[in-house]
Amino acid sequence: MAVKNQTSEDLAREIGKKDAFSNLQQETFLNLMRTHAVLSGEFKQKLFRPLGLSHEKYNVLRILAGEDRPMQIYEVSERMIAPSTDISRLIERLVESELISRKRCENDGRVVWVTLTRKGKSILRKLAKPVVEMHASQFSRLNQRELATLNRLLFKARNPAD
Amino acid sequence: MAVKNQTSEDLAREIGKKDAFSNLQQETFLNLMRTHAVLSGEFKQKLFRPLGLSHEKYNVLRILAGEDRPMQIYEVSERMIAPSTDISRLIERLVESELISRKRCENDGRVVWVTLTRKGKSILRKLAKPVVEMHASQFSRLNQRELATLNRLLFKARNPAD
DNA sequence: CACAAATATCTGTTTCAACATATAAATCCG
DNA sequence: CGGATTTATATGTTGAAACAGATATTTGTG
Repeated sequence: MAVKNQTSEDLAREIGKKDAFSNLQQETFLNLMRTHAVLSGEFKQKLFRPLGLSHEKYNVLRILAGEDRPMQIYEVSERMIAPSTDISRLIERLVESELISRKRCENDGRVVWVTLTRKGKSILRKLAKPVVEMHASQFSRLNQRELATLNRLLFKARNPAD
Repeated sequence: MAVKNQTSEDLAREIGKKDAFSNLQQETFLNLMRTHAVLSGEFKQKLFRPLGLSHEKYNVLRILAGEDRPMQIYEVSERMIAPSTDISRLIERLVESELISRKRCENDGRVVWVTLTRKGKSILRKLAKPVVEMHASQFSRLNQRELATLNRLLFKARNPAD
């Protein structure tokens, strides 16, 4: 900060501002971490765990349901909230619990197609309403306008380059 | 929703609104999860892992530094972003890497006091500036007003009862 | 066509998290 | 003061995450 002719008072004010700003940044960061923990924790405890699902497992099922077609493993991984470093074994566990099925591609031996099974679809149907209700409950204090703002600011925070 | 004398047009509009609202809630939720993953992931990769720290370990160190006094294990746990279910072993790992020290209380045999070691303080000092810079970089597109709004809305989302 | 590079998935290993449950000390209450 | 209760921490076990690196297949290049 190369500012000429700055009085020590200006400087002090400037430093104070910078501290306040950087404290606000830190506070917002911690707040984001905490809010994430609370909201995702509630989903995990109340909806997912009783069905033997993790957040990541649900995420995979939701992606497959959204596309409604067989997908390659890497496609699923790319769309996850946080791309899994352990996608193969995550898929393996879902196959074991019979929520998805796996089939090696005939034309390309590297590729594996995964598809929701009947059981997978069924568990998603069972979850659909509770999930919507949980969102409604968690965001009950935010009106449409506030939600839109929160959404926009979160997006902005996550895409500094834009 | 027991509304009398509602035309089918009203109803359709009402349902449409509800869907839009609940989609916005879902979108915001996913956005929150994703933003959390991106921001915390960057801290983990760039700052914590090179020093052999996890987010949770750093969290414990930060809490101890903030209080600047020996704390009981359960006190530390209570203040964590997400109270650890595995606090004993988390503490154990920090003791092993010599970042904190542990001392059983003489008056109350149940209690264990933990304190930052010189090494723990030193690692926090090393991290102080990079942490502030990381916040600044991550939130570079949000001005003070936007940060304050984000902060407020996150808090509101997390405290539905209030 | 052979061989390097790229792509897609899998595996080995270590560390960490989750959950239930256990231990151990202090406190409460009659 | 003695037994139930609460408080604070620890442990056993299982499952999942992290990271590195391996394998297998296809594609591109001369």
